Amino acid sequence: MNHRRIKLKTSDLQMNLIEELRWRGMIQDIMPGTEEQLNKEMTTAYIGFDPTADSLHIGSLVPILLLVHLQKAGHKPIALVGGATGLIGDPSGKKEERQLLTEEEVDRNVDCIRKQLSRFLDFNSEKNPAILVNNADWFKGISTIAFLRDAGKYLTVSYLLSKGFIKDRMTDDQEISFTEFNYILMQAYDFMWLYQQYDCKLQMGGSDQWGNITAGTELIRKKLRGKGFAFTCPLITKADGGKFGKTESGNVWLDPKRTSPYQFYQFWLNASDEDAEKWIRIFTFLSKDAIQMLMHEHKMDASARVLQKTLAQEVTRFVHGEDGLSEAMTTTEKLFSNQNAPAESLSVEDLEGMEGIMKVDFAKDKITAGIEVVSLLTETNIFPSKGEARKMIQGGGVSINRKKIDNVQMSISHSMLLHNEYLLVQKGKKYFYLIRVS
RNA sequence: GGGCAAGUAGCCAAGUGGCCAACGGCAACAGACUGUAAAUCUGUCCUCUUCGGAGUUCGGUGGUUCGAAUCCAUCCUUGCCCA
Repeated sequence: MNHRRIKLKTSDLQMNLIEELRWRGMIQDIMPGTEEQLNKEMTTAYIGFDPTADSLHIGSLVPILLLVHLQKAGHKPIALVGGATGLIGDPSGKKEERQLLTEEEVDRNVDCIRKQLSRFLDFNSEKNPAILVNNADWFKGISTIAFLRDAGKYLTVSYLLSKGFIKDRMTDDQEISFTEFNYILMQAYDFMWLYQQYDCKLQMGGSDQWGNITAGTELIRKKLRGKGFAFTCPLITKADGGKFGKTESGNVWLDPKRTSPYQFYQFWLNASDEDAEKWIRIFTFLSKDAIQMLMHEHKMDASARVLQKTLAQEVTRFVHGEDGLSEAMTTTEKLFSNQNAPAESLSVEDLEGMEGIMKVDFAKDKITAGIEVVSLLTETNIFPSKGEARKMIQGGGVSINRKKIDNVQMSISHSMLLHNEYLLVQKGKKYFYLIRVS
């Protein structure tokens, strides 16, 4: 007991990482000895990111945050981009065999993801600078024979078969190709390689990675007689059981070209109370005290939505920076505060300054000639067909210039244009479009 | 190889010659209520539409019939049982 207490004390100086992550609800599985290792010395740790798309989405935010927490706690983070493993495809958690990506696609994705990742970590720290690696760099140079001898020899088939996700894929109605079956070996090899090159002793990841990660520690143990450590964080869920990170318009991406800072901000702002309480601990760096205060404040007056607002601000700032955040908040302010104010009160600057909402151009003569709402909404691609536009209008789901459209046959005239140039279309409560007529 | 059962919209699941674009549930979207929340209630939910309709669906292909998701043949797929 005494022994332990002394250790805790030293760790307090460097902010015991595991305890920190525990109260934030970011630890699912942890290998025995991991906490002790982190308290003992500056430890190098890595997380892998799959180049399955040319941008990370908010699902990847959690692993990124793990690396940032790690670095803040004085350890050394390695972000690995899977340029090699991306060509194979991780079967974990996947119900079906994946479509292979081409080399060009993977290369492109790797580039994009490297750029994104590099924004979140500190590469210039004197003590513990982050490192960014691509496993294609070492896999390129390995022959099949070397790989089979170095990695394959140490892990038995029955060991691999016992992995949950492989078992799942070997049931009656599914199958797994030899290619995907090998993925786990590659990831294990990554860990071993980093262990040797960078003295990287710890691998982290989402809980779906546990099997892949422990295969790595197993390989390190068997081949190098070394000791690797691991912990994973739970997969993020929504209280209502829906998929995290999805909106009506699809995935929420970190790339501002795919998901504008405004849309990003809105995603977090719309979190339910229950989710916001969980997420604010996971996705922000606010201290325990600060969060408890916010929770208290939220209980006093839930309608102020302090939790959601803080969450949205913190995460948007983290991902899109101060500029992205103020852009998002400005647009939000214009669209949502003062809902009762007539749209006419919005200035040209207000309208033009709404960064992040969908903007469409439309020909002026068509308006001058008079056009039905339904046609306008279809031709601007706000709705895919007249039928849908009509249905939504009939259901009371469309407003133009903040006035609900109640007549399907209504036609748009020149006099409706704000500043002779704009129409502000609202689909549902939360989706805005700015039509610029010229 | 032999026997039995089943394949219906994003998913689950009714329907067993016309009343079927197909009951119901989930998911999704919208409205009301709220707090740009949750819960609840209401509407929409194959596609297009001048809202009158029009077109394409019920594993695939052929057939019977005035008419088929529904009957027949055949093929494919899946599950269960026997070998």
